[in-house]
Amino acid sequence: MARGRVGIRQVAEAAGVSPTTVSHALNGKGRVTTETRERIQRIAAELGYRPNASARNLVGGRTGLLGLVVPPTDELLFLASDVAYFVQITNAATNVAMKQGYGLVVTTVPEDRSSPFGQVEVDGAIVVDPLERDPLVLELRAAGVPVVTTGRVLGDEEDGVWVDNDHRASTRLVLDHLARHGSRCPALLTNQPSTSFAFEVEETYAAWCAEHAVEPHLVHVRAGISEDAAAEAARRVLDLRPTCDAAYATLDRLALATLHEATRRNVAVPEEFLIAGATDSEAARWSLPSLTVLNLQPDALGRSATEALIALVEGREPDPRQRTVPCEVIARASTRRRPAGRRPAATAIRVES
Amino acid sequence: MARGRVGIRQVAEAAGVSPTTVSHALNGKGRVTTETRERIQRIAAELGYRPNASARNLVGGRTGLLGLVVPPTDELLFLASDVAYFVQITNAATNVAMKQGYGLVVTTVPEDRSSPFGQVEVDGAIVVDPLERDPLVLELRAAGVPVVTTGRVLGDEEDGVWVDNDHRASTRLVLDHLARHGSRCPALLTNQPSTSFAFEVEETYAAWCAEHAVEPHLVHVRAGISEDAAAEAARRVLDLRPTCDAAYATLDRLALATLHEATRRNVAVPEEFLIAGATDSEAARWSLPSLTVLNLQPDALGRSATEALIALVEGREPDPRQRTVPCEVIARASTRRRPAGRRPAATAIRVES
DNA sequence: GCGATGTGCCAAAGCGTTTTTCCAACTGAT
DNA sequence: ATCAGTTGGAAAAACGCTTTGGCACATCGC
Repeated sequence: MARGRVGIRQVAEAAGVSPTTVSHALNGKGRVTTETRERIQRIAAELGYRPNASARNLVGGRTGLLGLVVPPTDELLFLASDVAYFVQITNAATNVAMKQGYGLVVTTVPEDRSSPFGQVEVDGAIVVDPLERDPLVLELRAAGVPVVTTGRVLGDEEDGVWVDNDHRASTRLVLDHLARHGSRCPALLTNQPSTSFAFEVEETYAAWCAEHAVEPHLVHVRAGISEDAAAEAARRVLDLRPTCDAAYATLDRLALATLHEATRRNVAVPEEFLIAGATDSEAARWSLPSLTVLNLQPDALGRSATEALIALVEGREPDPRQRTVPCEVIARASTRRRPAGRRPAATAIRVES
Repeated sequence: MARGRVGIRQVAEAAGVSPTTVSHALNGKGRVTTETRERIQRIAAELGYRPNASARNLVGGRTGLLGLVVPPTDELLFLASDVAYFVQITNAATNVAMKQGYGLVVTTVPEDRSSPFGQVEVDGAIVVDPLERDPLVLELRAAGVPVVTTGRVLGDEEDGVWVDNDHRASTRLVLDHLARHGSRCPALLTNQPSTSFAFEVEETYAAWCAEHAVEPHLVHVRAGISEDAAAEAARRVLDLRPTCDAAYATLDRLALATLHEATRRNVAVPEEFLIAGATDSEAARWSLPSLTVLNLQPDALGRSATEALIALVEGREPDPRQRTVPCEVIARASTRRRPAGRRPAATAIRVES
């Protein structure tokens, strides 16, 4: 500790009492007269006393820190800052944690899949979009760290605590929306089904196609949702024309890349091709045509997950242990088919980058 | 500590040595034979020993945590997740911190301007866009917490450590760019000059206008850069037509709002009005027309700031104590004036939201 | 063979809090 | 006046680790 740092000891000395009494006075714990209590508080404030967190944590056995682990995207960037979904979860979590007096440490899974928190020790962790039998989740649990996941851990026997969307229902929402707006055969553009989200979307897509007697067309973006990978996947999706007349992309960046590629190819959206994405973002709102998206409510996910984790950390039972956050389709121009014949002469605009 | 938790003591017992030796063996400190060292390491691993961070920090006097304080935007959201600038700084900082074994706790300044870190104690803090004589910065310094700022603290006597752009030069970059693309009288749309950034931009704008013998037109967005406030400011900017024929908006959200308002009014961008923003974002790339921006390199700012802070925390002298990060104008469609006569018949598109 | 120098390990003293236990001084009832 | 009960406060024991100082023993030079 830096020299001159004022601790509980210095306060005690200045107040002419014992450290015990100072501790009691400041924490409202023991039996101290209000008079002494206030005097001590005043002196502590005057001296600029700030309790040492480490010492407090040592005896308390807690650190006041929560961890949030987001999946890595590409190697360069810690997390694609543009993946608004993660950003919104993170923000919501930070917000809730702050309000409850916790600090939130955001990290990503290191390449070597070692413990993500380095030196720091967290009281609990939120794992975003865990993998199947996620080793990190298992490791944290084994270490006795309470874990909440956003999205479920596939193949997990335990009654884990999670928050998630009902991806089966919401996938149908999107596909039905596309069908209602004239799509006969929508393609699905998604990442490798390593998470419960991707898995359920694919499964539901297949089921929906079977029910509607259309052939499923699935495009997987290659791992590491970089901009290049997205562009490449977008090309493959548009190559499915004219068999497919729409695409549902499970990440707004994929949807935007598809939109971009359509523009490049002079494929009119929404006239000739419908595009829907997930989840909402500023870029989706500002693109032209603006992008229809499934809002996964990352804000609610982040908030609920953090609340559940804090309950867990404080020894309470989260209520409920599993929470499903509703989704909604935000219909925008990219699926809003106009009456035929009124198509704007927009070619000049569409061809410019 | 949970019962059964294996500590240094348990490892020592299992290895038949003293706790001291275990500590030395695991930290590579004292004099221990490689044979014993390895044996202890093996046993520690077998037992699943994980050092208690609080205890370690208590004696070490450090927590391994860095704080990052971003300005509050509106009350609801912890930080406008859409302000890509902050997100990118945060990401870069997280990344650097992680790599160096630190945890980064991101917070915002609480409304009551109390200490932002609640229970948790940080070894150092980065304050993003500090205010004039920022009380938070002063308070942190007074508490002996090393501080690095992104942007300078106006009215600060101390030789503080900061990273910043050269806003005087870069503002000229943008204004010259607008002039080169035909603007006679660009307006400036910015927030209240509470930060060094806003202050210098305004100052430079005034100087530039004087040099070019044009009347300056300044629009301030009201505090709390919400979407409503941005829209309202955008209306005021466009009301300046036809006197003004361009706008430089110092936040991409403001630029986008202006673009949106122009679209609503059927003002063609860039034909009738040029718009440039700062800083770059996915939304700026995807808008139509795509938005010319000044890239402030928030990534570099976040990275440099964190590196400097870590140096400070570890008792080294940051080199340099003040770092200026270069900017560049990314020219896109919103300022790219096409040859007259080839204006696309884009009205049908511009009127749709 | 004797001091000098290394070597491998350990005991003990903190680090700054909280918590438990205990004590002395009152208070009020008998 | 005595006893039980209460009250305000303090002493001391953790919490789990690092660090300092020192103790044996081995090695070496002369």
